Amino acid sequence: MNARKADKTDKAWRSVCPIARTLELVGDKWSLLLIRDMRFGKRTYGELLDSPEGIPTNILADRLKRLEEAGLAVRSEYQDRPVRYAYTLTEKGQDLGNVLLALKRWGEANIPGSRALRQPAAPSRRKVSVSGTK
Amino acid sequence: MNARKADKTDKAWRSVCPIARTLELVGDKWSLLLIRDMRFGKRTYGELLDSPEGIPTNILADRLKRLEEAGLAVRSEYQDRPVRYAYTLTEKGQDLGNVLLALKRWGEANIPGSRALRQPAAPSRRKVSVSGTK
DNA sequence: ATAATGACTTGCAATATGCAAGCGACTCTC
DNA sequence: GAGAGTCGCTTGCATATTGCAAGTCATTAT
Repeated sequence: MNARKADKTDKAWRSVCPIARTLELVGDKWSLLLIRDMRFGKRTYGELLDSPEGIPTNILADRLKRLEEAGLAVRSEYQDRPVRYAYTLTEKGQDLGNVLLALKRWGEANIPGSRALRQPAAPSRRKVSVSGTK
Repeated sequence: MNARKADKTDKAWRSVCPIARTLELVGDKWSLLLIRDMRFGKRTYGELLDSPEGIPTNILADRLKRLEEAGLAVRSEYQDRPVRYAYTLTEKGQDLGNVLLALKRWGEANIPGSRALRQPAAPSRRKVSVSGTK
């Protein structure tokens, strides 16, 4: 059963610290990786599923829901005939790019073997994204 | 009787992406908060236990162990008579300040109600500061 | 009609987290 | 020198979150 208590009245944050609050939103095992992928141009459920880290399908569905609820991403039908959906970052979501950048820099500097290939691309519309770093 | 069971020395990272690798290290629910606290000058087990988020004792012990193993923090006896330990960040750990800063800024800008409270009571006057909030 | 695809759900494991106690080494009273 | 207190943990379970495999549903393609 779905035990989510995402009720509006549920305001029991761990604290008022902006770091803690931000982590409550995206501080799980997958959210930031999804945001990374979206910044790289991945847009559909299938594309997002495809990353090398191998996110489970149920988690992907759940995270997308949460990101949407948090206003970090939006889901839209981008095609009608076979109905297909695209997830894209809102400005708020895009702004997490700074967090990603900091994480990436730290990793490159401190984790031997980790290797970034490219910088996250700006929201380019039609282009199949480069696989930056995955 | 299971084939393909990896042992503890298994180094199968999720991917080679520096973001993913960094998150494997500190991307859990507590690590970054501990690093935040250490940057604020908290040093002992008891002090770290005291943050408003309320980390459980077993998790704290475990995270400190992990941070040490990862080379982000060190444990040292800072007193002998009643033997007492202090945890402090290594340079590597300190460098995560940029990640914290990015998280903090995002939170302040995007999460109404989150609020940094004061400047770090840092043991040294350093340049990058993660201003306080807890 | 059958197969395929995209976007998910559902049902359980397997892990990770959370809570309350307890434990050992001291030390500090009395 | 017998408690009582403090610090730094550990241990034993609950509960929650994740992970894996499979199944569903609406369409579409063959």
